[in-house]
Amino acid sequence: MSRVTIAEVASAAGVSKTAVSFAFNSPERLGQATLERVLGIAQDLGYTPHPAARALSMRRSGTIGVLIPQRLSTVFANPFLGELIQGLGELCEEHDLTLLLVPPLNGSLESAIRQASVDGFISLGLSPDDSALAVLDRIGIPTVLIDSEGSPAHPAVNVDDAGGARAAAGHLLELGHRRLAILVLPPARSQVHSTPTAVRRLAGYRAAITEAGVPAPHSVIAGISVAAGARAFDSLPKGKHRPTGVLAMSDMAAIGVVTAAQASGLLVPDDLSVVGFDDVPASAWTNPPLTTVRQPIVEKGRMAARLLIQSMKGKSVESPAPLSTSLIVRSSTAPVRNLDLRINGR
Amino acid sequence: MSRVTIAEVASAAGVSKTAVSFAFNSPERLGQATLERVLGIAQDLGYTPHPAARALSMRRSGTIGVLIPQRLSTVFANPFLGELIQGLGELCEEHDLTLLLVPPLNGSLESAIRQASVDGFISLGLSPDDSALAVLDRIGIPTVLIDSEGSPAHPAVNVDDAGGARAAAGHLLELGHRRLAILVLPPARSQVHSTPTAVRRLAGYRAAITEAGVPAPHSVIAGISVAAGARAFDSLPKGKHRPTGVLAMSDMAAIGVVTAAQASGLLVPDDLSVVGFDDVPASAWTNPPLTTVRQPIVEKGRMAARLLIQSMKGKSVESPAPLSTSLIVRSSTAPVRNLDLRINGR
DNA sequence: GATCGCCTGTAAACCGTTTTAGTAAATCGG
DNA sequence: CCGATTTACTAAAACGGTTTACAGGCGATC
Repeated sequence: MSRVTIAEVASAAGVSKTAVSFAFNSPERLGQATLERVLGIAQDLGYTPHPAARALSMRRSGTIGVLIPQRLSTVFANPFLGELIQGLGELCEEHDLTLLLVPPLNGSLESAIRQASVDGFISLGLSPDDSALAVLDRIGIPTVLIDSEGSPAHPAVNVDDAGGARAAAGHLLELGHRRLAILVLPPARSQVHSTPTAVRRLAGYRAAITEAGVPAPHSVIAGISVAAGARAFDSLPKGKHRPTGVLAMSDMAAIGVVTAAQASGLLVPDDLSVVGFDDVPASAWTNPPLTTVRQPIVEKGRMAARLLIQSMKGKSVESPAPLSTSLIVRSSTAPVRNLDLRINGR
Repeated sequence: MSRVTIAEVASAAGVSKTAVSFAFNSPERLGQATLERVLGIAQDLGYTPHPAARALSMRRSGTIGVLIPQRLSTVFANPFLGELIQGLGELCEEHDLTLLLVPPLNGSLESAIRQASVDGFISLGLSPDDSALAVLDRIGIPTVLIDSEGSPAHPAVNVDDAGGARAAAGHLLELGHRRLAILVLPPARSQVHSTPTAVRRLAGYRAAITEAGVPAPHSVIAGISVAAGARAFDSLPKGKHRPTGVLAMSDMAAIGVVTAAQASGLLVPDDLSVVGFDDVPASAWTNPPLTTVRQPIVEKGRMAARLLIQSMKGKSVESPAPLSTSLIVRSSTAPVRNLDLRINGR
């Protein structure tokens, strides 16, 4: 019942364990005849090296870990992670690596890190003072950060969040919107801080708005799910003071706002303009198609994986320049209506 | 630079390796004083047990593998997998397990299986004669199949694909459609066979159609991506013989058909009815919202994980009854237009 | 004919844990 | 006060591979 070991193969073939190991890993070190015999017997017995034993002995497991700061069921509700994995996956498959998803185990990301047998980590959205980072350092395992703050110790892959956010806010302002709402991301793990990404996007929104000399926007906290976006819409002021434009921090939240607004009888974009963030594929098919800030998610994944693999080879790598973002104008935004302009006192 | 081992902690604390191991795994076997001293020193030194060594010794790795029959970049283009992982993730987090994604490595799923250090496998869409299954048996590792054919050896979690497909086809037929097209899934890995799921869905479509005494549908092969759906639409007959209803095998393909049709000037559902399969969340927001066959993807993941965990505990488990599917009628389907009815000769 | 090097193959050490079997001292019941 | 438990801890054997260091045989070289 238990699995067949290298020793059994060796004795069945009348050779040493070393010979069997060579047969698989350095065939050229064995004579033609023995090589074939050993391989044949291994095949017959159904021998397969034990992965953990191999990992222990070779000091490499052939897998890289993806550190996920939240529960899988919440994080995969956003297509973002799926896109990212596409990018990571390309490089992994190229280098014969598998991908381990590491979410917090009974609330603790640190303990999950310790349990994971990986050659390197890619961590998502960790704030630079997260204690999980300290654990990573101490173990001394190569790590690449995504959507975080680069440090001399760890390279980080980022996009121009602030620039994208500025462009989004600027777009609404150009369309004449003056009463804006921002959907702020809730703090992620460490109950104190928001993720670096959220901070940068918020800063971009705020900068564009204050530079334009427009009243401070209404902020409401919303998660990254459609349902959270819908709830956020419901908590927005109604009536004559209602916002005419909404800046979301994810496409999912934006879609939630759109559907909730439509359900309440508003027309998008005629009565309400909404702009998302990320440009996940789905945002092109929604009704109406979503105006959003595009970030190259798949490329982000590729780049992070590439950096990590470099780092695992012992090369030292630095944080690359932030990838550029761009505003994709579709149909969820429109010039503010005259009625609103008049109410606004212009 | 290299990581600190249990032996170093032991000698620093003036105890044996066993004592250190006990401190972490069976604290009650140590005296109060030594326990605290050992723990303190371990903390200071930043000691963390080596996961591979632990896995080797304990014969359990604390991770379950998800066997993915295609490249990550193609498989994650469909939200299906993300949904499934939400379900798997719930159970995994509950039982302190991590999730290893195992795609084919340089084309071979078998070699990927051998490399993976896991306590159990969940395999997606494998046909029952796939050679990967033989490898799994030989290793003797608990395995649960999803979207496959159950066998005495391995429990399988399935949904009522045929019933769902029948309902979808029946819906179009009731609406008066007579010229139908089916988007057939391409064979997955083994170049010969289609996946069991595809076979069952196709059978359901065909059965409903032939029972209705309607001309055989036009079949065209299409992958599960939006782009593949769009290409499939382009290859459909045009003009007076064009189909008025399309049955897709995934929501993504259906969305591709819809967008391509709209781009070519057709109205959906007025000129063309389209029905999808899966009911991924996005299909509720598309323009128009998609009529589709709902399958409980998250629940499927939960159930598979639950079964696998049972099986890993040594209990024997059987294939549960297929989960039920249901037709969700939204706005991508409508009665066939009079014009078409007349052309059709009724 | 001795020396050298290459070709095959082996024994033993090593990777870093857990676990089994056991020991010495302390505690206990009678 | 003595034998039997209990308590607190340890040495050594797994776990299942890879790798290092070495050995014997054999042909080529000088």
